[in-house]
Amino acid sequence: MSKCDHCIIREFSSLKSLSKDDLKSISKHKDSILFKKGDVLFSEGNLLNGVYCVREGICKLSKLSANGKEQIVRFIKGGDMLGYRSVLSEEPVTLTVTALKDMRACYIPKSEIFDAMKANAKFSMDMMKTVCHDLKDANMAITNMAQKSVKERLADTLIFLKETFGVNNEGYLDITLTREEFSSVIGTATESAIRLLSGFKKDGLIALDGKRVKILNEAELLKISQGF
Amino acid sequence: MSKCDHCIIREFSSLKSLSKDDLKSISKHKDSILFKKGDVLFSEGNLLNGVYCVREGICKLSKLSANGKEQIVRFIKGGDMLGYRSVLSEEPVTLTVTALKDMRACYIPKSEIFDAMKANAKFSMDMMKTVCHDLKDANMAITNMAQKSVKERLADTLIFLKETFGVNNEGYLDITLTREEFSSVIGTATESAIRLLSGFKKDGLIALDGKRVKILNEAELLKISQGF
DNA sequence: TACATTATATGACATTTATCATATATTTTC
DNA sequence: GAAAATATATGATAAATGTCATATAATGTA
Repeated sequence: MSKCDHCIIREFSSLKSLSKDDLKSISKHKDSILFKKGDVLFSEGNLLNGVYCVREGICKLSKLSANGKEQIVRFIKGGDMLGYRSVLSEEPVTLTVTALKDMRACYIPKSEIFDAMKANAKFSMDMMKTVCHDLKDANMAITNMAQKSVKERLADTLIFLKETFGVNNEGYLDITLTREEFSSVIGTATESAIRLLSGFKKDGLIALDGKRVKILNEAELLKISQGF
Repeated sequence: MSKCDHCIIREFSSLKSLSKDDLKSISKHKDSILFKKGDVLFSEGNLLNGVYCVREGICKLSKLSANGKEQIVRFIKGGDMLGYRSVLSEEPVTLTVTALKDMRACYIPKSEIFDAMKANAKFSMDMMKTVCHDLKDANMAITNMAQKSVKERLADTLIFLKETFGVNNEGYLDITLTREEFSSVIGTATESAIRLLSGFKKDGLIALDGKRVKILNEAELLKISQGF
């Protein structure tokens, strides 16, 4: 019995296009791997021989800029695939992936991916769509980065984090970031991120408890993110 | 005799993986189309039924931000394909494409692309690599936008324009942009772009003649773009 | 526990960048 | 070719953001 058969994650990723037989073949080759918060799954320059299918957890994808500062480019959560850009284009990885929560992921060797793509046109197209979708998001990110102020980008990011990772039963964001990571997402100095978060708190838009953030007035944050 | 057979552009794009027969089939369906400088090839929201294979000319890909300002996301030149993201992901276009020079392009209906992808795994992989490459560039652009100053980004852009589009026999960049377009590439106010260009001129890094720009000291510009 | 280390917070100030005003140059249009 | 429209240029000033210094809080570690 194929292990992948029952993996709920399959529903969310390109893998959904694979037939039972395809999955059987893949599942022979993989086991779920655990990563602890802070672990680096792979880093810039590495050569990848497969992709990770993330079942649980959250990680950040970041780039080191020339001046040595980390730039967080995007986040990945359960249901997403990791490393496919490098595998598909057969180039070294250009991003560093670090777990922000404990993670469970399955490793799928690249031969399996290529075989599945050759055999299954639908899977191939789904992979293509995934890349295209990421490219669209990246173009949007360039525009936001270029045209929004730091404050607008922070408001934007807070809403994005809520929509993407949700909140716990107390209403706090399910993802926690250090102030430095916040600054790295929005592209600003750490002190600026701290100041702006404090400002949002003073204005009653968010509540802060250590690294935990609760959004109190999403409507107002949305307005801010749109430049009002 | 297939028209595509002899198109030199084929060597530079994903189309190079297509066989003579594939090309024959495609070339039946297309003719080279002319666009004049300033023409809009397609804009945000349009549904595309094919891609353009650019033979000659340069165009800009831009996005309108919430506040109505144009953001130039990238440039396209002879040998590049246009609109493939939209076609491959079967979603509306998210960028507006405007000719910066007179252009000649061939239109390839999407059915042709899909057929070729099904029939030719190599072509399919090449298309995939094209998207992956663009995604890598976009990630780099996000990092630059987030971490470099406006001055650094301008220096960066000037070098990029020289490398990508080359110079004419007088040494001026082969692409001319308005000051507003410069500001739209680097993400700043038009006045700031003007001031910085004037500054570079005063420092002997570039020469300006109307919209024409000549790079005089590329080494120094490179240093500036890297934060020195 | 106590110490060391790192993260957060905030003030003071410098620098960068945007905005507004205005002048001149260039291009377009008739 | 002249008038109108647009693009470029530059000064003055305001606003945003970064940097440095320092204090406190939180976290890790022997």
